[in-house]
Amino acid sequence: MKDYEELFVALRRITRAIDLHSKKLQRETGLTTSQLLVLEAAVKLEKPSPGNIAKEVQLSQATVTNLIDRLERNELIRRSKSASDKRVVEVRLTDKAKQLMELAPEPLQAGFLREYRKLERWEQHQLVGSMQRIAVLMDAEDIDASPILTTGDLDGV
Amino acid sequence: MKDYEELFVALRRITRAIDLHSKKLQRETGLTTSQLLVLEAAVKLEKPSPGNIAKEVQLSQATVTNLIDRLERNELIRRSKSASDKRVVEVRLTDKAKQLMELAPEPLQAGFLREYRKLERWEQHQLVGSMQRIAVLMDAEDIDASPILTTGDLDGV
DNA sequence: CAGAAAAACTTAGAGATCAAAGTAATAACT
DNA sequence: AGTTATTACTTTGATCTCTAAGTTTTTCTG
Repeated sequence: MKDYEELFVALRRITRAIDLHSKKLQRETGLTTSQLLVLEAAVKLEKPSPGNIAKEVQLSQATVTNLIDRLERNELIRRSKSASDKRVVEVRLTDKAKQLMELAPEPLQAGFLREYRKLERWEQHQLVGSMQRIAVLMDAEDIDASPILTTGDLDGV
Repeated sequence: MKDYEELFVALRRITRAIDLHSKKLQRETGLTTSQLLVLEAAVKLEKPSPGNIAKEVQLSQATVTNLIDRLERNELIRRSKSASDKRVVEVRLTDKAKQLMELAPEPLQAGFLREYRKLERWEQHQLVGSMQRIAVLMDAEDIDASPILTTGDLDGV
């Protein structure tokens, strides 16, 4: 049993729970968690361009483009080129999107939120603190990392 | 600012870090984290069938089939039908896979592990405890959940 | 034993995600 | 002004993941 195994397993469970919730959200509202976050970011940001949204929601620009494509197909967002800088794309919510936002589906499980809110403040803080600590550790550079196999050894991928 | 926002953000960061590490692992060894887990499960389990592996690694059977497809294409795994029950598929690692496993790439970031191991025992326990607590809360039923919009309202998806 | 139900897998279809390569427009420098 | 570099975004191609709908084989039941 590796020393970090429990942690790893818990992380996988959480990741999966978030993913399953996203799919459920989609069945119920037509929006995935990521799409919802993009809409929220577009509302919140002064200049809601794909690039700024990507920074806000911490996803790659390519991913945000993809999400915006989908939202546009669904008529929740409209794209237009910025007048001042034609490289920049401006993103606007449609009325349909605004209506949808008012129903405010939560990006986390209702059951989870209910329980979480029952906790004492200090407990909530501890959970948040732990999560943030792990996030920081994970974001840290992989200084030691070095290739184990040259890709030629496997491949055909 | 929603009360759970910090938690949610930290979760997304962690999820993303894990995903990025998986992609890096793949560049360096040819295996993603999930593929590595499937191989480890196949070694560990008495009867390594897709179904048993799915239970072990906590993924849907369809996902495991997909992962096995890829591992098979890469000649890391071989499939065969069980003699006793022809519905069941048996999965065996090839020599190539065994070699690869000996190099034992870690499913978590080297940098993370290094730092994690520097922590005091009680700190590690606290982190694990927090994560497990969250995992449990998230797995809990979404009793209150009810459809917000009928899917007909959006769609074209 | 024949037909129905269940079990184990696979296939089909969809969305999320990324890196790397490509396109277009602006900025910078000579 | 003209060439080069940079920036903003999109495209391409690959994985992972799921649910729902098949297949095939086994088990159960009348």
